[in-house]
Amino acid sequence: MQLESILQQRFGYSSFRSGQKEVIEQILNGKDVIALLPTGMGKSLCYQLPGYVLNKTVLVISPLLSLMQDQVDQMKLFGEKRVIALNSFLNKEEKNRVINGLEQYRFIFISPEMLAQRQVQQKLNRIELSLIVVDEAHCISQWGFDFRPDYLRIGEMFGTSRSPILALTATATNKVLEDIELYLNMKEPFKYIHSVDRPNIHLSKMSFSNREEKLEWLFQHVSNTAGPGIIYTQSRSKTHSISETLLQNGISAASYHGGMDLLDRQFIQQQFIEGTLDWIVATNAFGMGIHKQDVRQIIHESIPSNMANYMQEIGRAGRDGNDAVAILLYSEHDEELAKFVGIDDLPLEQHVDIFEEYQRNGQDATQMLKQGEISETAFRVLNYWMEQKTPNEVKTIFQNMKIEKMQKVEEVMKLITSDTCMRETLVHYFGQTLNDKPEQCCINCGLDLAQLLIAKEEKNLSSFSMTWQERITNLLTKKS
DNA sequence: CGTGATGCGCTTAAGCGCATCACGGTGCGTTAAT
Repeated sequence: MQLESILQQRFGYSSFRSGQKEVIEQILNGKDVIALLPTGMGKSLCYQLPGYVLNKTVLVISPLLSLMQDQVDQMKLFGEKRVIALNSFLNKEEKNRVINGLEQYRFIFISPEMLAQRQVQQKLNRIELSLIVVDEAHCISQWGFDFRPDYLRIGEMFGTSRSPILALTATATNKVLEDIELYLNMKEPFKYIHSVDRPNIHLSKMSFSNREEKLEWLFQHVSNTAGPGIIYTQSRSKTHSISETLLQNGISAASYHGGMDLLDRQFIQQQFIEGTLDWIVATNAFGMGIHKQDVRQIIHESIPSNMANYMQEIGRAGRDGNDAVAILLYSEHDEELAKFVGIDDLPLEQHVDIFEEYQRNGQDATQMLKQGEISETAFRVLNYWMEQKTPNEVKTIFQNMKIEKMQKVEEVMKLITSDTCMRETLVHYFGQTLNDKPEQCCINCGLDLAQLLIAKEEKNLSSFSMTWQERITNLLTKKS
């Protein structure tokens, strides 16, 4: 077959992984495609290969600058020179130069915000695209409505006779799939839906009556069992306090959150990936685009704000296919903070009124921002919805968002309090059915955690002998 | 909405009881003030 020979020649693989060929064939037939593929199943091949077959520019819309940078570096490493990330890392001159010569690139990575700029759109409309890719497409639904509204504008950016769109994601509920289809203006897309279940991730949970007991258990647990692992917590300050306590107890740990310096974040991430750092204590900022194979534990010190986040976060464990555990910790009233944080930054009814007032007087509504009446995020979100709907409709939309966010926390609470199989609950939440349960399924199915976890000393010994072997190998290769 | 830190007033002047207050996630791009 022709596709196989391109796969062999260009990428050096002898066969496709499940889903890849179906997805690529549909793209080559000119169809829109939504592909739900687990991480590590070769999503990027699904657009790289068509890029070479169709021989025109591929546009990849990506949520994070660091993610774009990684992918560009990766492709350059494999010999592709005609690849660029069009984002704010470029200065004004560089940006203009790139935009003016846009057609010379085979792969262009871009953020939704940059894509929304008129200058960029005008240029893009004049060049021929073979394919439009939306990477991490669940962001449309996860971030579009109340955080990064430009995610909802992607569909508008391209005319009616546009190139096919490929939406890629690892976790999407039926509602998220609907949102993707709707906001990307897709026409009867082909859907490739892989199971979201990850049988080698074993699920557990524990409840405590107060925070101290919970933290005490956490510190005991991390002292006695081996990483590498990620501890997810609710606030930036908690990432620091927990990692400091771990450090004081001689455990290799560092904190990570969105308010930290970009270089610090990259440094910590790098150390974790290389294996010189055992534990990361993080907010939900940590994880997207982290390709670490051997994460053994995911511990939620605080309740995740919804099931989708929980699924994505535990999904960072066990990419190598070996056993990993996810432990969800809960102490009374934890859900209150999750609810508060979720709705805290949504625009209020009074903001809608003020915005309308400015508009009616023919004034620039951005004055709200300058006068500190509203946060930057809330203003951008408000601005989007005021373009789309009437003020009363906008008020209803925000009211419904609040209710929805609280309900989503309650759904996680059900996972915490219920006796039914955690894996089944999760898989059902994503609109799928669970065919096989692993032997060590979840705590409600009689999981033996101790058997799955490696004691800390054991791990240290093996890692010591590993580094010793590596040293010898290094010595030998240097001498020869 | 709940938590934890801080502060105040009271009083077998060192520590208790209670009130008050600050704080709380996710990222893009651009720009103003040093």
